[in-house]
Amino acid sequence: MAQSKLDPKKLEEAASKLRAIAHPMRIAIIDMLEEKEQMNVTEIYEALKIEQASASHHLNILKTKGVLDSRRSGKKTFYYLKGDAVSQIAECINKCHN
Amino acid sequence: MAQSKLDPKKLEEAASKLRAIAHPMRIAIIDMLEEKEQMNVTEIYEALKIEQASASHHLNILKTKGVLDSRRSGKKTFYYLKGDAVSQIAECINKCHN
DNA sequence: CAATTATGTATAAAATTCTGAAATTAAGGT
DNA sequence: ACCTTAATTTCAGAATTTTATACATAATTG
Repeated sequence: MAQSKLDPKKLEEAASKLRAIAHPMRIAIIDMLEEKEQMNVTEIYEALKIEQASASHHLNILKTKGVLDSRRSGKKTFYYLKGDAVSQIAECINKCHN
Repeated sequence: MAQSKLDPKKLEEAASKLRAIAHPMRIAIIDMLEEKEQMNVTEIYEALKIEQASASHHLNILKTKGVLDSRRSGKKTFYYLKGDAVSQIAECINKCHN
């Protein structure tokens, strides 16, 4: 028999990734980081008027999914877009969405 | 300000599509249809040993998401893969999954 | 210790899945 | 035409899982 074109594991990962990004707050975070290059957690949660813990959660999700990366500088942690992850996702969406 | 690369609506649709496909039973259905060209509902639920209504439900989801299409012939409804939807999704996954 | 960030937990809200019953559609026999 | 049967769809519900949010607490750095 022919093996499937669809690897369940990869599929699950990709779905999980898109699902994670498809959230208003997380899109807002990504949008800000397209303009400001990098921001620390305080800047982010103040700009979005959300709880600090909430921002930290969202950031962690985006980092786990490979969209963001972080760098610590003293007490602050700066988050920034990782490579061309966003562009790749944009391409992915265009491929998927007929 | 620069507009976002990520259209929330499209993103949601793509996520929803991948999420829909990323289900063991639905992957199994797609895999069967890669080999058998077309199958009716009875063939499918018997092959997968699931309830008939459950199969119908999964088939409807896949059809709604644009992966399958159906054609009625007498009492039976045959389902088949729609165009190159599966190939496109496979590409999409490769783009997304770093 | 103060500032910043991360993590844990609990509760609520939303989405999925499965099942069984009822409704729809089509074909065949009388 | 009528009745029956087969195939499929659709609906309603309950059970499970996932996700979001808020609050509290922990950890790290200076």
